[in-house]
Amino acid sequence: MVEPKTTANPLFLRDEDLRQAIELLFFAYRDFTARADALLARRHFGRAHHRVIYFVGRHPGLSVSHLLAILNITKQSLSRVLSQLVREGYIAQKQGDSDRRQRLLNLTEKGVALERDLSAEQRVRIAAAYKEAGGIAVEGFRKVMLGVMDADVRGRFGAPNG
Amino acid sequence: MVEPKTTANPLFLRDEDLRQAIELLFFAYRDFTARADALLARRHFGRAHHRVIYFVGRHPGLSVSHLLAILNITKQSLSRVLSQLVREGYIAQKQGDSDRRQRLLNLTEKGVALERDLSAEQRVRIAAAYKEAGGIAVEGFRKVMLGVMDADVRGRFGAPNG
DNA sequence: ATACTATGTCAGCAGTATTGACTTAAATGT
DNA sequence: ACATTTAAGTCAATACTGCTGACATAGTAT
Repeated sequence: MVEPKTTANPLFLRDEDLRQAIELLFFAYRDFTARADALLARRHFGRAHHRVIYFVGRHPGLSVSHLLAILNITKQSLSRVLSQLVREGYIAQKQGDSDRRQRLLNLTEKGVALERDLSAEQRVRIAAAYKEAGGIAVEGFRKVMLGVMDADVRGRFGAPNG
Repeated sequence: MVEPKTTANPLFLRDEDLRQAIELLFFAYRDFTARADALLARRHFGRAHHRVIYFVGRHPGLSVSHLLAILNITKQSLSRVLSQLVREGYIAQKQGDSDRRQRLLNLTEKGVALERDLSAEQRVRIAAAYKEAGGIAVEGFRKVMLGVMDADVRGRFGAPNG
C-alpha cells in the first residue's frame, strides 16, 4: 500500500476518502438544486432568484446590505435579480424606521407562495435523508458541514463547536 | 420511540431543522468552492473547467459521453470548456481502441498540476472538517449526503466495497 | 446501403457574476 | 455647517455557464 505523501494527512484519511467527500458535495448539491432550478426556469428565473427569495423569507425585514453580505455577491449582481422580484411583485420594499436609507425587504403573498413551491421538494428531500440516516448521522452531518464552511459563517448556526 | 403528531413531519423535524439543512448545504458548498474559483479566475477559467479537470483526473481514459453523463450537461456546454482545456494543453485526447469514434480523455502533466492546485485547499478543508468532527460524524455525513443526492447516483459511492 | 452512435461545431439566447464609474439620499463626524 | 461615509441604485462592459436547434463527420452495427 503506497499512500501518496501529498500534503499532511493528520488523520487516516486516504486520498480516496478526500475525493469521495468532494464528490459527495458535488452530487448532493447538484441534485439538491436541480428540481428548484427547473421550476425557476419555467418562470424565467434562475438560482439567484431562489436565493434571494429564500433569505428574504428567512429574515423578514432584511436590509439590502445584509442580504449582500449573506450572498457574498456584488450589489450590481443582486440588483438585476432583486429589481425583477420587486417589479414582479414577489418582494416588497419599505423604508427603514431608524435609518431611512434602508430598503427593508419582505416577501409578498406571491413571494411566500413561490418560496414554498421552490423549497417544498428540497424539504421533502432533506426530511427523507434525515429520516433514513437517523439522528446520530444528522448530528455528524451538521458537524462536518460546519467544518467545511468558513469559520466566520458558523456563528449563523447554533454551533456548539468552535 | 415517540411519534410526534406533526402531520407532514414523520420525524422530529421542525421547519427550523429543514431550513438549517438547506443553509448548511448552501454555505458549505459556497465556501468549499470559493478558493478554487478564485484560482481558476486567474487562469481565465471557471468552475466548469475545474469539474472537467477533476473528473478526467479521477477517471483516466474517460470518454466524452461518460463525462457528459457524470456532469449532466449538454455536449455543447461541455464542448467550449473541453476544447479550451485540450487546446491549452491540460487534457489530451486519444482515439479509443475498441471504438475509434471515442476520444478518451487524460490529464497531461500540466493538467495534473492544475488539478492538484485546485483541489489542494479543498482537501485540506475536508481533512480538517473530518478530523474535528470525528469518525462517527463522518459516517453520518456520508449517509445524509447519499440520501440527499438522486438515488441513481448513489451507486457511484460505497455500496459495493468502496 | 442504411441507420444509429460518438463527437464536434456554429449560432443564438438567457442567467449569473464581475469591475468600474457615477448618482441620490440620508446618516454621521468634526 | 460642512465634509465624509454609508445604503442603495444605475449604466456599461466583460466573462463564464448552460440551454436549444441545426448540422457535420466518422465509425459501428444490421
